[in-house]
Amino acid sequence: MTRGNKILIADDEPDILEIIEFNLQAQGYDVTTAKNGDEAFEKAKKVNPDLIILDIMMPGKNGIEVCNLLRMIPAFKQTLIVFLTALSDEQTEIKGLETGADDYLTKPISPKVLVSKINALFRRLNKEETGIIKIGDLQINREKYSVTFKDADIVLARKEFELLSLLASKPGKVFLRNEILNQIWGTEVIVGDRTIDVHIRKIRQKLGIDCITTVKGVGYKFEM
Amino acid sequence: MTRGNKILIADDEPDILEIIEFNLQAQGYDVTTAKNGDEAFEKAKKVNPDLIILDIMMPGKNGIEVCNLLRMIPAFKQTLIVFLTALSDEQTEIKGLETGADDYLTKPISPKVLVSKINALFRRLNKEETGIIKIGDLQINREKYSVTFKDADIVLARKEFELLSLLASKPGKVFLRNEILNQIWGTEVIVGDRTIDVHIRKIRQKLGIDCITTVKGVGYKFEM
DNA sequence: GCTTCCGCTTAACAATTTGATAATATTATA
DNA sequence: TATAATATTATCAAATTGTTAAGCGGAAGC
Repeated sequence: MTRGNKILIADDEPDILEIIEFNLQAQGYDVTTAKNGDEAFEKAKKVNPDLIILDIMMPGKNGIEVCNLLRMIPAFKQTLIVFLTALSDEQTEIKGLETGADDYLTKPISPKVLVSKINALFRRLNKEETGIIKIGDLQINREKYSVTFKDADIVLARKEFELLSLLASKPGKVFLRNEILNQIWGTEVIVGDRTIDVHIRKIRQKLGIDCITTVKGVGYKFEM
Repeated sequence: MTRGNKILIADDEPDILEIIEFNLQAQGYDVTTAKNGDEAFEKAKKVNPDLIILDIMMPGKNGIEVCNLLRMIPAFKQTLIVFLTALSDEQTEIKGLETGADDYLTKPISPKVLVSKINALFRRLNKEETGIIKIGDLQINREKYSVTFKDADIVLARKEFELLSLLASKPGKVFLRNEILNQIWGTEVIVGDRTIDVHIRKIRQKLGIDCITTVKGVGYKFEM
């Protein structure tokens, strides 16, 4: 399985760090490690991981402190944070969860269970672990930049592909025009309103099926 | 904080059932209990809970079986399911998570920790699910900009959708005309009084049921 | 260096939908 | 019943999107 999900692990015990790193890498995750709280905080800001595993007892800042600091930064409001600790201390556990962690793992924990829990967390977060979107007869491969419909290849230009890819990433969800502009063109570039329409039209034309619905005054959504 | 969320607990030990029920009710949750797997399955279908806590070792169907059965039903695809068990057996844990449970709690667990974890789960859920309003057979999905009534899609224009969405956000509450104007048109735009009526009419017409009540001289309220 | 092709954007116009209002009918309640 | 409030209906202007063709600029090929 190929996942592009980035995970940051922070623990002061090198052995544990290594074991976890190995197991998660084996699952296809992109793993970064940190040996203490401060390093964890810095690396988190740098690599912007999707999931952060924090040991609670660490030199420097402890896990809860790091979590608190991260949660103050808007970019980390949505990031999954999991605590890892040898303490079975009840109060600490509660404190951790109230702080805004998404889960809590107690050492000793077997690698298998850990990996299993991590997978489950990601499954909840985004069902898009694979980079391959499959909806009915439509298949979108983000890595290969390819789209197939009923075994026929469909050639889309870059912008078209990104647009379809975005819409199909959350079938049913209405993407506001602003959302689309920000996601695909970024906040700096400014393009006219008709630009989106024209790309939408081309996608509809090339796909041959009507799977993009217009929600007037709001945006577009993908639906089979 | 967390009011109105329905939780179903299934465990064959009456003591545990009672303790958990008491603690979750104290948090404001709406709790239903079941003494075995079969009862859990039936009650789940009946009350349609937001979270289901399943003991794994139960007479009748065990927790994993119940989970599998529920996941086959569309209505339970999104429901949070948590396993609860005395087993610290690693294989079972993994099996549970792969089955599609959202978390896994090991007995003995203190009520405080349990409540804490449940709260965290709901926090996570609410982060992802942006505003789905369910009232009886009516379902309003703000993300999808869709309205369904008894499995039938209802297409509403933007203003209509926002108006219905507003009224349905607090069933029973009477919204003053001024309140409605401020919420939907903003304080800057000024529209005539009949405008609201016309939109209300269109909603009533499209829904086919009379769920918007006029409170003469005051405003409108949503009621099933 | 020149030409051709291709993707992206835009302008211009057509088509469509929406929302607001006026005019009229109906209802609730003092 | 009188009267104010709301319901209904039709209509029109405005907002929004669809469509087409054309222009621009970079990349590939000659």
